[in-house]
Amino acid sequence: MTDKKPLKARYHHGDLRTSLIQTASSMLKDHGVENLSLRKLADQVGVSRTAPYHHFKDKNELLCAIAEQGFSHWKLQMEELFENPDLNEEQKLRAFIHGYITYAAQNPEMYDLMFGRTIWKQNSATDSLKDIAYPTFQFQVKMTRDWQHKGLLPARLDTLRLSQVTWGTIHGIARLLIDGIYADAGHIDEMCETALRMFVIHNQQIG
Amino acid sequence: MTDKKPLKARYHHGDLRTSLIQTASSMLKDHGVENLSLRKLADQVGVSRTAPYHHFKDKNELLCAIAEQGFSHWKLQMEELFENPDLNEEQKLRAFIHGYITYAAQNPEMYDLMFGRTIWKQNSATDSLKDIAYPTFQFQVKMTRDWQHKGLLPARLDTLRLSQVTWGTIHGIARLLIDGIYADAGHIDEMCETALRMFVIHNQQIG
DNA sequence: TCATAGATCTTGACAGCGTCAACATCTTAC
DNA sequence: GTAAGATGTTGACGCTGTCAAGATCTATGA
Repeated sequence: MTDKKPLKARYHHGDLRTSLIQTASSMLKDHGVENLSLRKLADQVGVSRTAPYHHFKDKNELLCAIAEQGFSHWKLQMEELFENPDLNEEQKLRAFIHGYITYAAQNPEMYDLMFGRTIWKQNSATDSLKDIAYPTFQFQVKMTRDWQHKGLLPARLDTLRLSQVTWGTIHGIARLLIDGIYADAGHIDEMCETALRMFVIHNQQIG
Repeated sequence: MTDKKPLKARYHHGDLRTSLIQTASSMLKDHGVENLSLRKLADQVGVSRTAPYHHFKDKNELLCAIAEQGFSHWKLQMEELFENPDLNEEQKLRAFIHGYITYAAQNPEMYDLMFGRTIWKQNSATDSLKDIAYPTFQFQVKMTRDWQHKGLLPARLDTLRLSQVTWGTIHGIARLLIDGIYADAGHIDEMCETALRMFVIHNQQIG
C-alpha cells in the first residue's frame, strides 16, 4: 500500500526509456539540439542524472532513438501521400516535394537530426536506426525509378545518380531553409514548383 | 635586451588574433568543430586559456572569423574560375558545379561552418562575416541571371527562385556528401554531370 | 623623460556538461 | 523466499565556455 505513492515518488519510473525519448523529442523541438542535455532531460523527467544510462549507452544512442521515432513518423506521412488514390503521378511528385520540404520546415531540429551530420558524419548511427533509415534512403531511389518508368523523370539518366541529384535538390532547399541561410519560409511553394519544373520538363522533351 | 627572449616566452604574443585564426582553422580541418575548444586552441598557440577573449568576444566570434577566411579563399577560387577565358559558358557552369562540390568535399568542416547552421541558424553571424557572406550568396543569383540571359538556364523561370533551386541542388549534394549520408565521394563527377543535365536541358527546349 | 592610460595576457573561479564507479532499491524467476 | 538482475541514486572526474581581478607590457602626451 505504502509503496503505491504518487507516481513521481516511486523508485522505479515504470517506462523511463519511452519517457526519455518523448521528453527529449519535445525539448529538442522547443530548444534545439544544442540545448538538449542529458542532465536537463533527466531533471525534467524527474529522475537522477545517470538514470538514462541504464537505457542508453550514451547521448548518441539517445539521439539515434529520437531520430528513429522521427523516421517512423516521416515514413507514415510519406506513405499516406503515396497511397492517396486521388492524385496522379505528377501530383504525387509535387506533393512529395512539397511534403518533404514542409516537414523539414516544420520540424527543423528533428530533420537535422535525421538527415544531418550529428549522427551520420562519424558513422555513429545505431544498427537500430540504420534499419529504419537506410530503407528510407533507398525509398528515394525506388521512387525515382518509378517516376522514370512512368515518364515523369528522364529515363536515360542513371537512376542512382538521378535520385541523388533530385534528393540533393529538395534536401538542399530544406537545409537552406532550416539553417537560416534562406530564412524566408514564405516562398516554399514557389521554390517547390520551380524544382518540380526543373525535374519534370525533361519528360516533355523525351516523352 | 633581456625582454627579447625567444618568441614563445614573451608576455605579449605579437599577433595573437591572426595566430588564433590560423591555428583554429587548422584544428578545425583536422579534428572537426566538435573537437575545437578555445582551451585547446589557446594551449596550442602557447597562451593562457582566456587570452583569446581579448580578441574575440566569445567562441562564436572566433568561428565567424574563421568562416570569413573561408569565404575569402572560396571567393578567390570561384573568381579564378569565372575569369578563365578558355572556357565557354556551359563549361563554366560545369566547372562551377564541380568546383563547388569539390571544395565542399575537400574542406568539409570549413564548408559546414560557412554554409551550416552553427553560425546562421540563430542569426549569430558577425557583421563582418555578413559583409563577405551576403555578397557571396547574391553572387549565386547574379550568375543565375547571367546564365539565363545567355540561354543556358531557362529564362522563363523567376531568377531568384531558380537560383535558390540550383544552389539548393549543389548545396544539397555537397551536404549529402560531407555529412556522410552519401559517403561515396567517388561519384562526384557523375553527380555533377547529372545535375548539369538537369539544369541545362531546359535550354535546348526553349532556346 | 616619464607617468599613466589602455591593450594585452595571467590566474582563479564558477556552473554546466557527459560519463564512470560504487552503492541502493525494486522486480522477477527459480 | 531468496538470489540475480534490472533499474535508480550519489559522488567524482575532467572537460568546456566564460567572467572577474590582477599582472605586465606598449604607447601617448605632458
